[in-house]
Amino acid sequence: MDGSLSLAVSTVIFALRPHPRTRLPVLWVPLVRRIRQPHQGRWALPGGPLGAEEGLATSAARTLQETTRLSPRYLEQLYAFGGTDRAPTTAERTVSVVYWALVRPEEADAGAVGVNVQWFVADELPELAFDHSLIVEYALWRLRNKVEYSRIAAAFLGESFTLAELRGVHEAVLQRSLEPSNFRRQIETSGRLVATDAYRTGGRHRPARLYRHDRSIQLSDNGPLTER
Amino acid sequence: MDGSLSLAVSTVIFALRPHPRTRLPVLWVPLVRRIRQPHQGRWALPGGPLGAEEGLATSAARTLQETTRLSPRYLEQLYAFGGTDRAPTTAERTVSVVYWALVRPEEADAGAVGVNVQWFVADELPELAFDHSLIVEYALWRLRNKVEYSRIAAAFLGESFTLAELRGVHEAVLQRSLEPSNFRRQIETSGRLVATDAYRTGGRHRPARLYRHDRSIQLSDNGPLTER
DNA sequence: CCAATAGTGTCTTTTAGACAATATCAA
DNA sequence: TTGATATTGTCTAAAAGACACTATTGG
Repeated sequence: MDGSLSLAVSTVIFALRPHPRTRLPVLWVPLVRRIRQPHQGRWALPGGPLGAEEGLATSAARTLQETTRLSPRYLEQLYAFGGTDRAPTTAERTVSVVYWALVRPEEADAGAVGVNVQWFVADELPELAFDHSLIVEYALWRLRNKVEYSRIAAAFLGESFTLAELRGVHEAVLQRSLEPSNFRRQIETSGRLVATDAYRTGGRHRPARLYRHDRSIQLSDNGPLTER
Repeated sequence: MDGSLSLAVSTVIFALRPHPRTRLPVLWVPLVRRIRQPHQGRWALPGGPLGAEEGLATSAARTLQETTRLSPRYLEQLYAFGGTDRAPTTAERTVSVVYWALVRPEEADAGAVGVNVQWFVADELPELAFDHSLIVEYALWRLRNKVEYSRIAAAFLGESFTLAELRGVHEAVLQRSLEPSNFRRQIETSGRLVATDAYRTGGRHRPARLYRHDRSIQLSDNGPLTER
């Protein structure tokens, strides 16, 4: 130990995609293969050292962009990890400020990313480098809590969407089915959605009304904090 | 700007004490007067650089001990602040990992602390150094949110307490009165309290049963995180 | 017409809030 | 006995969950 300390910013990036077997939508995360010691060959969260003139959230967004070619639809600080035992074999002490993000992976699909980047089903990860397994677990816990009382599910959808589509996001994140009529009532009484006069047609059934989110309401209430 | 980066750990320390005018219990925080530039003379959160061999929470607990001679009854990470504009006049860039803590100030009272430390009513602070006013505001928001759905209020009380005492803590934190019978029912159905067979006597009224918290339940559910 | 999903309405259970009524102590 | 707070109970309103029923489309 030489007492030197470095500060890194990493990001847990979530997207919804069909599960390879079940075809049902599930959460995925992109990971980066480590090409040097320690933990060479293992998968790790995308990230890197904080730029000298860069804010923490800016650094997370940059990493996200470099890793996935996407912009985050939602970005929030998760936690700062700074235990002295995070990388016991290395001389350098690293504190990591970790963010979590939601993206919409439509355009840029798995192929567009580099050879050392790969998307994984979030609930079926291999053992990751450092304490990154714990970090992803914690990010999943936060996401699943937060989707129940905030509007972050919107980050996975486009400008307008049907209630069934929104419900599908909730079901995929929470891993359980939700009663359509009760879900509708809950969303309606929350007052966070605005009905448009457009409909989604094409299915062999009654067309569904399209809704959009009330733009005057933040995706998430973080109190006095409004980073970026 | 020379690009160097330092990492500091600060702590927002909350205690309950009577308001100087109303005598009603309110939240107080200890602040430290800055004895050098920038912001010389202003009040700031206690804290300092992260020790080389020290975990983040350990550093926060040490600062708390040095500032108040107390041990935290509850300690949780608040947020990592790392904007590039936090101290524009200085050459050094500082990222602060901030914790918040609850203490019981019975023994060590205001007098015991150093000359450059002073306790303030949390809702009546002067303008603080750096972005510390925003930080305290955010910590207050977190505390007031969390007291409603967790057991952290227990950190302000002793081993056993009456429901009126517990309600008093909630009322002081939330700044509103709570209906005694409904508060009782809510606490009872939560199953987090255990009735003892002891009573608090001495008042000119019916003695109140003493309760204690179920030790098998954490003060706060932080999911997969169990720092320390 | 039928299959499928959208959307409405109803009933029950749970939870929160207001508040009346009774219990028990110290003075 | 009285004043004070503890404790129990009751009523109502709001929210959550289960589920029946009607509406509208494409085929």
